[in-house]
Amino acid sequence: MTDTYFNKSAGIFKALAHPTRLRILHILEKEELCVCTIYEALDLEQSNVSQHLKVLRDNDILKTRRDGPKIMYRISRPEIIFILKESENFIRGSLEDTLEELKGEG
Amino acid sequence: MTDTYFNKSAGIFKALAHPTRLRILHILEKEELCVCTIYEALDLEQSNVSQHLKVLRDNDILKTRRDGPKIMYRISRPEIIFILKESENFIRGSLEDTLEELKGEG
DNA sequence: ACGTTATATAATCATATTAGGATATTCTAA
DNA sequence: TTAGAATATCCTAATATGATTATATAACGT
Repeated sequence: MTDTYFNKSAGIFKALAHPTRLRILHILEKEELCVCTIYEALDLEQSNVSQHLKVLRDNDILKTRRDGPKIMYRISRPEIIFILKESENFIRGSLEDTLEELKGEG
Repeated sequence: MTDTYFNKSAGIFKALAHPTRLRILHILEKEELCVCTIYEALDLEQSNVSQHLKVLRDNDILKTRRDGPKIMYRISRPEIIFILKESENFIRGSLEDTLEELKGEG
């Protein structure tokens, strides 16, 4: 594993490390959407969403396509979905662990 | 998906979003290690490593066990390994995509 | 109790990130 | 070519993060 690999990898995780960006990815899991739909769906400022989209784009997590006046965003690769799913599993699993431990102590 | 879920999930990714922490996880993939081994292996300050370990612990990514004077660290759950592997696949995949695109343009 | 080793915490400073508002760019349609 | 819609960028203040140095805690042997 090289130094640049760890940097790049850290960049991916940093891009994923924001609730708003995760919410964006969540609604993009189902379908490709334009910016306007995204910020309306999440009830956020357009400029704010645009900045978050840039972070995701810069890290190749999202791809874009122009459709007339709109820019359509989509998740670039299935690995992203897998990562999100595994993090969900992780959270569920470690929650269950914690409950087990509490039971053991009680 | 709740608000707190996205916050927690973002916390996980934030914890993973640093090259040093990824390097720590990389050497912990193979075996449980004490702090001293980790900071020597990575050639880093002990206090610095200790702080990074705390971030990982606070997010339930690492678990600890005392062994005499040493504290042994290990990865808490297999999902973490899966996430790291998928991010590796992602990076490789999007690199290949980029090469394809360059070929298409040439 | 004392010294040693292993680890954690605190304080500080420099840098990065975020939200929100304002402005700029890009495209479409007329 | 201009108006208007969609998106991106710039600016600023508040907050978060990271590395370093110094200090504190915990376990062990004597």
